[in-house]
Amino acid sequence: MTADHAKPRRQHTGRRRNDAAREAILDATFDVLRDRGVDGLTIDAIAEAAAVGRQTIYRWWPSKGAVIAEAMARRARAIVPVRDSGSFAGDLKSFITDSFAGLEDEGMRRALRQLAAAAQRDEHAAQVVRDFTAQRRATLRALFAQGAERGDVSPAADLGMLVEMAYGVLWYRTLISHGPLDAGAAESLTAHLLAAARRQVR
Amino acid sequence: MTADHAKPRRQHTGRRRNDAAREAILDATFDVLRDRGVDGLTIDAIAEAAAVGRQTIYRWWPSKGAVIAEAMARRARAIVPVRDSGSFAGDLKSFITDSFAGLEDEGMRRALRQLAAAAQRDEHAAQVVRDFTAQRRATLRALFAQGAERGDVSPAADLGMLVEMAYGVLWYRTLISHGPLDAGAAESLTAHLLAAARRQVR
Amino acid sequence: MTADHAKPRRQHTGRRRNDAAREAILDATFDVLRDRGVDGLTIDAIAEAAAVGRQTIYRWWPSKGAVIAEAMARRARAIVPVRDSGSFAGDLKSFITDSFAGLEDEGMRRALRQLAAAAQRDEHAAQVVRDFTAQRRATLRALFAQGAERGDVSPAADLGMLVEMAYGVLWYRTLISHGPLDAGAAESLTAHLLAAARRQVR
Amino acid sequence: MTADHAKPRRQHTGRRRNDAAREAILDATFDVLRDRGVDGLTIDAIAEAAAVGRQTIYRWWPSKGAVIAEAMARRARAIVPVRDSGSFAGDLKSFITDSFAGLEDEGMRRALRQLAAAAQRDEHAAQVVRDFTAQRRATLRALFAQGAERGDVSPAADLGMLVEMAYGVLWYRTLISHGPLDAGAAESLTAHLLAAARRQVR
DNA sequence: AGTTAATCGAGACGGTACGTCAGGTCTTGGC
DNA sequence: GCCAAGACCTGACGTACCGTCTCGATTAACT
Repeated sequence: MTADHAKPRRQHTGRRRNDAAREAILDATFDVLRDRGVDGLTIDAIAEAAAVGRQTIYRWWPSKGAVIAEAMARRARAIVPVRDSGSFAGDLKSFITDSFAGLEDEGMRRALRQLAAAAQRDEHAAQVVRDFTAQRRATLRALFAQGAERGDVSPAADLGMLVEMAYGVLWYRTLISHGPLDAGAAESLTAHLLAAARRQVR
Repeated sequence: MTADHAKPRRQHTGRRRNDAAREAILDATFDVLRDRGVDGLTIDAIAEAAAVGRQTIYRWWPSKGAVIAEAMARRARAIVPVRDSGSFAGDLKSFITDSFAGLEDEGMRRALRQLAAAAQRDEHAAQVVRDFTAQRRATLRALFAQGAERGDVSPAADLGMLVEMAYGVLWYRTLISHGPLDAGAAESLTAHLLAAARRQVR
Repeated sequence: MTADHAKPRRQHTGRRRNDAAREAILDATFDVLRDRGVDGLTIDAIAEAAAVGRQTIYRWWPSKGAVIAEAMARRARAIVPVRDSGSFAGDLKSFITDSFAGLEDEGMRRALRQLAAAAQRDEHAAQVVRDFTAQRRATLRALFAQGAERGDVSPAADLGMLVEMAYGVLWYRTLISHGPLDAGAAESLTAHLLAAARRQVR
Repeated sequence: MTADHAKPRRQHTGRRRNDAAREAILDATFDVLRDRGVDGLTIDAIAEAAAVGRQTIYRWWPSKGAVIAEAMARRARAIVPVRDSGSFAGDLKSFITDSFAGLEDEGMRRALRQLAAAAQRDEHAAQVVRDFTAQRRATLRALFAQGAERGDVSPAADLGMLVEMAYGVLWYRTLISHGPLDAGAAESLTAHLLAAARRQVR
């Protein structure tokens, strides 16, 4: 007698979608991604970690990349708000420092790398990455625009370029150079961005 | 009789390594990568496109990523030399414009994206990417150092950060935002970098 | 507006078992079995053809084989009565001819083959087959016993064996050799059975 | 260190088909069929029992039924030779007794039932069953023809029917009635067949 | 000149993951 | 309580690639 009856971990919801299963899948995806990397991220592994049938994953997501993307987007939600420190320099520094801080965990960086990799081959993941990063860029761009109103950013400055110089460093260090994203890096980047914004050369 | 015997496209080299086969593999890898993306890039596909046995690939490269990396490095060789225009601003602009120009072909960008994706999961590809980009950074850093000697770059400037701001934009636009890498973008980036380098704010 | 709302083909019976649903299931089972063979005979297919929920099938039958068996038994009911022609030879010939005639439809033969196949793997179907064939054997055996009383069957004859020689041919031709089960075959079999019954050798 | 290197159970044959693998698959199929029945006979189970990759099975057989059929045919080979006892009655009795004896093992009967079931749904298995049984029928028919020459079988007898009466009993008892196939049954069947063959009634 | 040795194209092999399909269980909401 | 509907977990299916192995051929280097 194996006394295996203590199994109903999750409530069945009958003919309606089980949202608990959905969340379990997304959580499991993130966990597997962080702990085992992308090679260990098989649909089977997700299904097993989420205690879910494989079909349940295929029923709701069109591809593995879509699951990864949604799992990641779920974690990145509500991070890096714009803070009002009274000065443009302060606001920018806070924003960049906070953005970097969100990646201080190696697991998070690893997951982000996998997401970027997935986006190169999976259209669904690519869409999520596109939307997510566009929204982040818009936020930072608004901050620069605010700086322009205050006179801290030259009217001749290319705000889009400034934004991509900032996020470029963040992603480049995450994906390519594996350079640090600590407070010092944030400070240095902020200083150079301020200089770049202030005076447009020629 | 099917007269199919007119097949020996490539000379057999006996017990010595057949360099023609090696090149066929690298060419085929790049072609498949560009034309079919990373999902179509199977060892079988490379072998078939190169008219080569699979074992011949495994004999000379430790992993698929290594093949991709070498195929890519082969194409990127000898691009973006440092030109001496007489002024730091001119040199920087040339460097960045040339760097961007190397990616004006969509096929090249696609291949680069696949390389970056491969580097996230394949140690051999990662190593090649690491080495290649480190070398590029060193080149650009030397250019900034030369600018510092001329007084165009502030002694307080963080040269490493400036370098990554430049390459960050290049990779960010390639991998994430898919923004343009044309002459206008190069000019804007150059201008902002010059400003960032010239005056270190606090 | 697709005007698809005109769907209630069948009356809902509320909390009492809906016998119309039961019959729809059995009919659908037989139809699917005959038309699409056993590979097309999925529970889903039956449910869809009967316009019934899957659960309704599982509520009333323990297995697919049980449904098949009941669907078949329903069709085979009240066939092949014993006729009294006045002579044993005439009675036997009628019985065999009628038995064969019940299988002149290819759909019926196909369904019977599927039933036999189901009985090899499903205990419920096996039970139905066992009961049904035992009843048929008993009927034929009674006919032989009657022949023994009349002196047309030797007292030394093995009635059980004679019965299985008859049904053996019927099933063997249905399942294995696909030989004809027409009037000529019935006549030949009858003649040989009469000879076999009349004189027990040694 | 797991010392797992003692693995090469079977010799690799390179680019040529490995006949040892083929035989291992057929053996494993028969074993699984006999031991676990048809529900346990999955391709995975065969592959695992044969220590073979699933693809190796799919490479050489078009369907599961084809594997079953070949595995069975392999076992049934060279059984039931025609023996020359000097008399037709003796030869027939030997043949039937030997045929029955080949099924005295319950595992063999079970496997045969599964083969018959497979033949109802799989064209490849059906073909093998058709060929195999046709060959057996031809052998027995030749025996009856020889009896006709000796005068033990009436010229008016329907040899084909006699053959199917014999094999009908064998298969009917195996598939349907599960009656005994022992020496007594063989003797009874032989006696009735002799009577049926000797005198054609009417 | 004959032998040895390494490469090559080819393709079978033991595996792993894929995405699909069917089975049998469960719950909802309507009747 | 019965019913249609459909989500759920499970597990087999057949396919695609992986990386390894062996073959027979070809040629270069060594005897």
